[in-house]
Amino acid sequence: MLQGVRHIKAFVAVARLGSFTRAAAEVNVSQPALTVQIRQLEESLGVRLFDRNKRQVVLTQAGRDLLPALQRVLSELEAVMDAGHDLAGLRRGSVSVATLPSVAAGLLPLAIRRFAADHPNIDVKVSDVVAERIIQLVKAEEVDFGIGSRVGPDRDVEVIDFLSDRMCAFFPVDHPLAGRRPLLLKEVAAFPLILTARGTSVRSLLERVLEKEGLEIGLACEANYMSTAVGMVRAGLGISVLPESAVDSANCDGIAVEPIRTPGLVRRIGFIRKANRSLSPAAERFTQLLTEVAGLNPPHFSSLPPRP
Amino acid sequence: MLQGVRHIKAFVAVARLGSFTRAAAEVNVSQPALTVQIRQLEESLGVRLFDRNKRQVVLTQAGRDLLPALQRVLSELEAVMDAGHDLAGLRRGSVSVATLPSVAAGLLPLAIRRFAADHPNIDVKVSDVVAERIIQLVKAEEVDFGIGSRVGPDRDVEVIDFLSDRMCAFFPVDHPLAGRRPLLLKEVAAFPLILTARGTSVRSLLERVLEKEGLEIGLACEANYMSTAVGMVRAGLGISVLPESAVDSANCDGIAVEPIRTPGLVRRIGFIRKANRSLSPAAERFTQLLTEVAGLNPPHFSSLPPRP
DNA sequence: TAAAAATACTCCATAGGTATTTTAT
DNA sequence: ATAAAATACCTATGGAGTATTTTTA
Repeated sequence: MLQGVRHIKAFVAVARLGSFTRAAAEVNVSQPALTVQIRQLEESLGVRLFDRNKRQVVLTQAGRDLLPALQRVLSELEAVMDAGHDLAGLRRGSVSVATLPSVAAGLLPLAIRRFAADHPNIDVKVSDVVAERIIQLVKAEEVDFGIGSRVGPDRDVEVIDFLSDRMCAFFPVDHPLAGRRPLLLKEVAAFPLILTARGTSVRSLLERVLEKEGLEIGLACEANYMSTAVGMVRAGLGISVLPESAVDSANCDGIAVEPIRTPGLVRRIGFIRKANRSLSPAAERFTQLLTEVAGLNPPHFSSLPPRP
Repeated sequence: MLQGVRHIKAFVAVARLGSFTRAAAEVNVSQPALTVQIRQLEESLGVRLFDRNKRQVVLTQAGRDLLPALQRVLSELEAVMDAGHDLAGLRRGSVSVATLPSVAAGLLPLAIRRFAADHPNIDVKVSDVVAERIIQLVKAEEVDFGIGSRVGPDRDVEVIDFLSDRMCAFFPVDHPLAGRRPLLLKEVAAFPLILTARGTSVRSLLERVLEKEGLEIGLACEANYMSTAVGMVRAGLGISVLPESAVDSANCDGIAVEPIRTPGLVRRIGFIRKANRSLSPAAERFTQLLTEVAGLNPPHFSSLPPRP
């Protein structure tokens, strides 16, 4: 079968210009080369495409029959090439991210605004979901990548940390803890705590450190969402230990937020991507922007140097 | 831009089979060659199409985006190739002929029947028109070729004689001419004649010979169609001089038809094609069949050896 | 360790260019 | 005589193959 797109281009050019010489100039080959290309195309199709009578080149019936289809093939191919270049040049495509609600409320909008300004034709889809769901979505390739914290060692998934989210005590401004700095976990653990549900990354992190420190806590309440926990604090039900980024997604009026200095109380947040999968050019660019934004303007995060 | 259809085939094969090695076997190249083809395609598109992690090859997002379009390009190109081969192999196409009514009624149906049996998917369009109109249609390329007699020297048209149509006297069986053989023009011209209109090829031919022979005639009637003239003969209005093929298209009951032996009284009928234009494969084949039929089974024509 | 893709390198096919011939106007 | 396509011939590019290396499961 035919092996060259240039043959089709040559054909279309000759058909349009009615001349081998001019068509040759158009497709940037010599006239003899173009003569050969047309002959080869005719041979591979099995039909003569042009009647050449010096001084005029005219399509045969077969040529007229086949021209439109070949033109379409050519323009569709060009459309595909354009699509490829557009994807590469970030003029087309989409980015989908699954992210923790706190990031979705805090850092992400900044990155999206910048990204949208540079790449108006690429839209960004955000799924704000809990850490576990992020991993699921990444594994199922329903998102390009996730932003969250490592759940456990997982061979299907690759994590690149780029943010740290300090765990803080959230308490009413008139609480006895007010003004105590530096604040340590054992001081906070002395009060009944409002915590997120077991299985959330925040709760796991906290329990790990409590165990390491040999501390016991009293549980005042459990909530599924951080904003709920904050609401409980605001209502005076107790105090809570939550990541600093919670201030982005919850109403913290009348609440003091104080980092807990006990080592290990930092939630590491990173890009989560399916192992051995490349990101689309658009997603790649978006992650760059995210790290930039995290470095320049961390609302309630600290940026981490990228791991080597 | 991309120069090879094989690149697209390679891409589609790898996408389908999920393996360079197997795809290479499918498209009959070595694995390294296929690796190169994919790399070149990726370079010309500007995007990575596959993530290769030993033991599995997976489409990237861009690859998934572009695959359907490239598959379509490929299948359309294959459709064009098939169309070309079908045209060449006489499994597709059409033939349009403009022909004299006498040929349309006599020889042509035989050729069409044979042709249709061999090539059921090619239809034959017949325009039965007068000689002058045949030339018009051929010049305007509204038909593939014509069957008729040369009208005059014409640079745009090429004629290949393949039949001769003898001029005959048409007279009632009880007419004084009955039984006179060999019949000469001067004998016929002694009677008032029913002729076709001035400008028809038959009339021109006859007048040329009359002049050469120095004969005068008496005109009994003029008719536009040969069948009309025959009808007039049958009604006893006179006798007529018409080509032998007229018996195919007119009711000749009670009419004797006798060739006139005077030299020159032969209408040469040929293929009329636009100069410097090739015939479509189907039309080519049809003309072959016509000459064959003319040779084997000339109803009222004589076949001529093809001119060199 | 095995299996698959990537690399390195060589060679041949072929595409394209230059020069020339042919052909039709 | 001219202009355009076809032909002849040559060169160089690059495509494909073999052998090998790399990589990861």
